[in-house]
Amino acid sequence: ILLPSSSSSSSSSSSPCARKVFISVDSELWHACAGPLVSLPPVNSLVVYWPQGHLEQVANCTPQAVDQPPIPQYNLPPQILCRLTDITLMAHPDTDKLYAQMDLTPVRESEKPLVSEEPPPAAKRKRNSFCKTLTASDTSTHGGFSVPRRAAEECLPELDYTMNPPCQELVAKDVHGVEWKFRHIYRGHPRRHLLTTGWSVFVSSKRLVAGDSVLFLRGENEQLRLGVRRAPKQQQDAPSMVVSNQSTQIGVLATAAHAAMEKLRFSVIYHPSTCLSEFVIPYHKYVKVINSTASVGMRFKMRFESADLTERRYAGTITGIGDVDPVRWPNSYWRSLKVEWDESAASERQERVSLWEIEPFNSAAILPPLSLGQNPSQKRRPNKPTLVNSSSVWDPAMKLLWPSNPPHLASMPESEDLSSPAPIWPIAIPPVMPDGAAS
Amino acid sequence: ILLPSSSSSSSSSSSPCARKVFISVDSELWHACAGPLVSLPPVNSLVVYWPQGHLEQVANCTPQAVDQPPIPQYNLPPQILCRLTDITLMAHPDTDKLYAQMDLTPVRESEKPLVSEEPPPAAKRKRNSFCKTLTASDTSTHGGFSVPRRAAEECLPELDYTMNPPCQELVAKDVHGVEWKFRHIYRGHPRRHLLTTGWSVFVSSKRLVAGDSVLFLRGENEQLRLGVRRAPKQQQDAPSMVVSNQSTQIGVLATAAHAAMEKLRFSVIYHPSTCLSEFVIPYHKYVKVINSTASVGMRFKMRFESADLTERRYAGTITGIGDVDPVRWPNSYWRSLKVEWDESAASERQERVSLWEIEPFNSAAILPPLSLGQNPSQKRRPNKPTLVNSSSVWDPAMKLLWPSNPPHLASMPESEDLSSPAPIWPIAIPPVMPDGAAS
DNA sequence: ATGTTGGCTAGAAGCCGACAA
DNA sequence: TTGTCGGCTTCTAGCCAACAT
Repeated sequence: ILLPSSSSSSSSSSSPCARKVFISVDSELWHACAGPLVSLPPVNSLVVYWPQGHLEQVANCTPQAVDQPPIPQYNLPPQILCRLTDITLMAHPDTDKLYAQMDLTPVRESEKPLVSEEPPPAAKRKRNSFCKTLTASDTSTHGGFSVPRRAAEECLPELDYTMNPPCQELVAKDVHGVEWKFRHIYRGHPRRHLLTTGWSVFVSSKRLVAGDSVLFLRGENEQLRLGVRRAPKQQQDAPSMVVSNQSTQIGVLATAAHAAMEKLRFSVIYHPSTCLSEFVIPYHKYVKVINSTASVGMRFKMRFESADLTERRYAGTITGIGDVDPVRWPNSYWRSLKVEWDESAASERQERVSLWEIEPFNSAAILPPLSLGQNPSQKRRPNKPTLVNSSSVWDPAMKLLWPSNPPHLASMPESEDLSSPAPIWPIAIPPVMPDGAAS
Repeated sequence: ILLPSSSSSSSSSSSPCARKVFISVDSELWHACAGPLVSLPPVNSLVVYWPQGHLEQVANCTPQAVDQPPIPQYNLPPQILCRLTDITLMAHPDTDKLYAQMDLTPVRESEKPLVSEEPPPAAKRKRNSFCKTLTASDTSTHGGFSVPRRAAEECLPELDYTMNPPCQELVAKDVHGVEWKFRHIYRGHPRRHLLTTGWSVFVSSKRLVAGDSVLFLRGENEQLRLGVRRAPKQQQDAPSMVVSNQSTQIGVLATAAHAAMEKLRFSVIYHPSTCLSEFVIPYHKYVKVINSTASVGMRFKMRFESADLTERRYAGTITGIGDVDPVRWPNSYWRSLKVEWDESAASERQERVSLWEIEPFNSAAILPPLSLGQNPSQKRRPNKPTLVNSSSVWDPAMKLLWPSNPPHLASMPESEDLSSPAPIWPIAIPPVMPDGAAS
C-alpha cells in the first residue's frame, strides 16, 4: 500500500514562519477563508474611511473593561477620503484569525478623484474549493474526517481507484505555509472519502471543535491549501491587552486626525471575523449611494452569510434615518439607517445599517440614482436637495462633506458636477425618531 | 488507599471566569509570580510616569511590523507627575501572562506633593511558596512532577506518613481561580515527593515546556495556589494586533498628552514579563535620585533576576550620560546613563539604565545624596549644579522639569527648597559620547 | 536529593465496517 | 450520501522502582 510516512507535520517544513514577524498570507486562501461577503477594495483605489466604524471594530475586539475613563475628543469628520496605498493580508499565528493591514493615504484637495472608478467585475472562477462544517464525528478522537463526495472529486487530487483500497497521502499548506499531511482513503460500504491519519493532530493543533469549519482550496498548480473558520459563537479573542482600551481608542482617533491633517499615510487593521460593517469602503460605492435616496418605510435587502457559509439575503424595512451619535459624530452617514428585519429571528442582525450596505428590494441593481422613494410623505423633488426638516440642521453636514477649507479636517473633494443633475442627497430626518426606545 | 476522584479540573469549578472580562487577580499570587524585582507603588501614592518607557514596552509587546509610517509628534514632557489612583492586577486568560492596569491621575500644580512619602518597609514574610523550573522529566508524558523535598515540607499540606505509601489529594487554584487537582504521593527509594495524577493535564493545559517554572503558594488559610512562569526565551506573545502599531504608539502618547493637559485620569498597562524597566516609578525614588549625583566612570550595582529566579546583583560602570533620543525626548532622565557591565556575558542586559535603577557600589544605601563622584575628571562641586559642558544646553531641561507654566504640558511641582541645600542635579554630558558606535 | 530510564499496564486513540438518517 | 456507533487493534500516557548524578 502506498503511504510513505503518513506522519503529521508540526515543525517539519522549512516555512519561514519566524517569530513575531507577520508574513503576508496567500491572497486566494485569505479571501476563501474570509467568505464571500468580505471584499477589499483594490490597491490604489479611492476609499472612504469611517473612524466610527473603526472604533466599533476595536470595541468588539477588546474586552469590555471596567475601564472607561473620560472620553477623548478629536475634531474628526465622520469620513476621510483616502487612497488605499497598500494591503497586507495576515493571520494570527496562534488562532489563524484573519486580518488585513490597510495603508491609507488621505487625499489632498488638489488630487481630483478619478471619474467614478468602476470596479472591474471579477470573473467567477470554477469551483476549486470546499468548506465543511465539522460534525461531532469529525472532531471526536474516535475517527477521522468524512470528505463530502463532490468536494473530494472536485477539489482533491484524483485517487487511483485501481488500488484496494484506493488511498493516497495529501499535503496541504495552511495560512502560515505550514504543511499538514493526511491519509486520504476511499473505503467503507457504501464507499466514501475519508481523511484518517494526520487528521486528529490537525484538529487538536488548531483547536477545532464541532461547528468550526475547514476549507480546502486547490490551486492551479495542484497545490493544496487549507484554512480554518471558527464557529461564530466561540469568537473569544483572548485579547492581549497591550495598552488600555482607552489608549487604543484614542490611538485610532489621534492617528486618523494626525494623518488627515498632515496628509500622511497611516494603517488600519481590519478584522473580517468581527462580522461588523466594513469601515473602509470603495469611494465609488459611497458616491453612488450618496447620490441616491432612501426614506422611511422603504424596503430593502441586505447580504448576509448563512449558516452553511453561503451568501443569502435578508429583507427589512427602513424605520428611521438619523445619526447614531449626534453628539460626537453629527451628520454622519455611518449607520444612518434604522431598520427592522422581516424574520422574527432577527437577532444577531444590526438594527442600524449604512446606505451602502443595502440593496433595493426589487433587485434591479445596487441602488441606482433613480427615484426609489416609496413613502408618500417623503415626496422627492428631483435635482434638488431634499431637506425634510429644518434645512439649517443639515448645512453643517454639507460643509463637513465638502468643506470650504478647514485646516485640520480631512476634506472630501468636490464632485465634478456639484450643481448639475446629480444632487447631493442629504439624509432625511424622519418626523419622529424614537431614539431612546431602541429595544 | 485514600484518593477520592483524582481527576483533573478543566471546566469543573464554579469560578466566575467569564469571557472577555478581566477579573482582578489575587495580589499575593500575582506578586509571587511576577518576581521579587517587580514592585508596584502603593495606591494613592505619587508616581512619575515615563512615556518613553511606556513606548519601549509597547514596542516589545508588539510585532516588529513592516509598518513604520511617519512619526507622530506630541509635545509631551519626558515625565509626568501623577497620583496612582488605582491598580488592577490581571492575567491573560490563555497564557496566564501577568499585567497590571494602573490608573494615573496627573497632579495639578496646586496639589503640592506630600513631603517625601517614604515607602513603608514591607515586613519579610516567612517562606510559604516555592518555585521550580521544570525539568525534561517534569514535562514529559512519561511521568509526573518531582517536588523538591524542602518545598513539599514547607509549602504543601503535611502528609499522613503512617499511610503506605503516604499520599493525598492536593487542590490548588491558579491565577484565574480555576482549581487543579493533583495526587501527591511520597514513595520510591530513596523516598521523594511526587505529583502524579492530574499533573500532565495541567502541563498540557498551560502548555508548559521544560524550562518554564511553576510556583506553589500556601496561604494562611491553608489554601493552595499555583502560578506559572514561562521561560524568558519563549516570550512569544502572539500579539493579537487589534490596531496597527503606529496607532498603538500614537495612542500612548495622545492619551498621556490629553490626560496631562486636562488633568484627567488615564490608564496604562504594565507587563512585568517584558523584563524592561518600569515606566511608573515612585515619586520619592525619583526625587531622591534627582538630588543625588552620578558621573562617568562611577561604579554601581543593579538588581537582576538570575536563572534560579532569585535576586542577584550585577556590577557595572557608567560610561556616558546623555539623552537616549535627543530629538524627540531631549533632556530626559529616562535611561540617561550609558553603562558597561562587568561580566563578559553581559548580553541581555541593557546598555542604558536610569538613575533610579542603580545602587552605589558600596552598598550603603540607595544612592544617598552624598558625594559619590569617583572620577577625578568630574570633580563635583557640592551644592551647585554641575554643568560639565555648556550650561546653556541644560537650561531647557530645567524649564521642562520645573516649568514656568506651559498650558499643555504636564507640570512638575516646585520642590519646596529649590534654592536651598539640595540642588537640582542635572545630567552631566560626557566629553565624548559615541552615539553611533553603540555596539 | 532528584533527574532519567526501563518495565509494565490500563486506557485512549484511531482504523474498520455496519447501520441508519 | 454521510453521521454515528460497536468492535477491535495499536500505541501512548502514565505509575512504579531502579539507578545515576
